[in-house]
Amino acid sequence: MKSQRSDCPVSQSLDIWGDKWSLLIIRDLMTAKQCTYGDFLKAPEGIATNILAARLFQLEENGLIEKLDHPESKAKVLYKLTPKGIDLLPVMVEINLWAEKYFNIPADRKAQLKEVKKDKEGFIKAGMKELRRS
Amino acid sequence: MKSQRSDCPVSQSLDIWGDKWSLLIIRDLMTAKQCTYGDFLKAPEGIATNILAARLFQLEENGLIEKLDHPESKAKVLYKLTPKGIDLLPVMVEINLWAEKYFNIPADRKAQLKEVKKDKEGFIKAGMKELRRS
DNA sequence: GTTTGCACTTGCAAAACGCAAGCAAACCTA
DNA sequence: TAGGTTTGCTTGCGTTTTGCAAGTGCAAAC
Repeated sequence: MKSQRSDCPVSQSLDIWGDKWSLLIIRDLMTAKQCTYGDFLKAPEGIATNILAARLFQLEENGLIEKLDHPESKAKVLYKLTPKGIDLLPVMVEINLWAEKYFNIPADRKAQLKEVKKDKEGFIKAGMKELRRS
Repeated sequence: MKSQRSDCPVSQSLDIWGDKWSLLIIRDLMTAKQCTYGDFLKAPEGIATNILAARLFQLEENGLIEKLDHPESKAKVLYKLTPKGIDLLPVMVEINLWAEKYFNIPADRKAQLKEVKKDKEGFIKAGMKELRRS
């Protein structure tokens, strides 16, 4: 176990996913429900394959994601969020809302967030339910 | 300006504060309203002084914090959150709530979060108002 | 006017990152 | 069933970032 810097909740959280890539992996899993290794590599940010492997391992180690057999092929792997990872949805939503206020973001994302703002609680509840179902 | 990796809101956010230290600086400023350079160094996580200087510069550059003259001494500096930084409060609250569910956190923080959960909206609204006032 | 405090800067070793290439197991194709 | 392709990684290696310790310059205190 990586040494934790303090018992502060924020600090402990950052110890796990406080880097430039982990939350992007979580994001991909929240939008796609499940991803293969190759899916993550296809993300527009262009994560390096060794970094991806390291992050996936770390996220699994910390119980945010889990690895499953692909139903169609032994060569493929499926990654998906655990309940602990799914519970990051509210954090992810707030990040999106903050970013929307201060950055230029794609029109489709903007439209989506407009919906979110109409009923944040409802969106999150429905989103988490959907993620748990998959 | 640091190159942005994509136009995804999450990615753009992480480009700015996606590291192990930035949100801890924001946290300190949210709880203390204003901090000197030395205050940040005193935080339990023990940030190195060169890293602190780099992060403060980066956060100021990106408009999350601002530097002010200390009213009592020219040798001191005061850092505080800008509106853009204050707007991260909802993100910070959700991180705390997530962490509370999955980590062991200090009793006083736990008690505080119990209050937050009673009226999250209200807490955030009041907190932001307070931060803007200072 | 010398010491102390404060906000940094500098030097350097260690760790993390990022790119490119390699690799084994599964799979597909003829 | 042989040979190429896809998939999920691992390895090497140069570059960047981090972290520790020491140093610097200015302001205030004594």
